[in-house]
Amino acid sequence: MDAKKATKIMKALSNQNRFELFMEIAKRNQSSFEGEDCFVYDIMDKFNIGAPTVSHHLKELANADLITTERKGKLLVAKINEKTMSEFSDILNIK
Amino acid sequence: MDAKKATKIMKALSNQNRFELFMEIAKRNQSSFEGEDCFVYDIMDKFNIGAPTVSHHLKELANADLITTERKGKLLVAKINEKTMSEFSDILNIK
DNA sequence: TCTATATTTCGATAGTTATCAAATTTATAA
DNA sequence: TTATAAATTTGATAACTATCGAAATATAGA
Repeated sequence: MDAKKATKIMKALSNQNRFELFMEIAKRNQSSFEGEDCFVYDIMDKFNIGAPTVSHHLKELANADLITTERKGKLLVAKINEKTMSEFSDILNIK
Repeated sequence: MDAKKATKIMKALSNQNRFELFMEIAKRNQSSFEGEDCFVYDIMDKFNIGAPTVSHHLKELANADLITTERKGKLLVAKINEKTMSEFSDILNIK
């Protein structure tokens, strides 16, 4: 991962609402929630921002390859992109 | 480390020039440079930005507690704040 | 088809930021 | 003290962004 990619990720996580959205998705992608999809609809009301803003934030996260999204009927499912997270950890020398 | 602190760090690292400044300081804080101070003056010309902008960026990094700076005569020495890096690593440890 | 609901797109705005040139400050040395 | 050099501050500007309301779109079900 080069500096440009890394800074794109940082920028995507530099807004507090967007960061918390990401962390909530990450939480629901963990083993304790195993097998359960993270529906955006279910986490929306944890945040004090409107649907257009959430939509915008998810797009930014996806654009930085931090998450992927998939529609299931009316609902949107969000997943963490583990590969990006792994590469991102590496560049920061996180041990 | 809470979300607010984490996003402040991400924001500080979300600009490419600032990120590369940080990485250069980190590199010169590593064991291969052991004992040698990282003088800002010595890394300035690696970057295509003026002194006022470098000064601004260093202040942002220091403000996010990512580095500390110390004047030595005319020159400025920059050091990585290991404590912040450690806490920052922890919060990103998703699994 | 029509309706209800979840999400997205559009257009606008207030606030933030990266950058520079000019001026200033700090420190060394002549 | 004067000169030189490194760094900072100030003031300005262009570009970007988070957010919203309104309108549009997509999907499921009646």
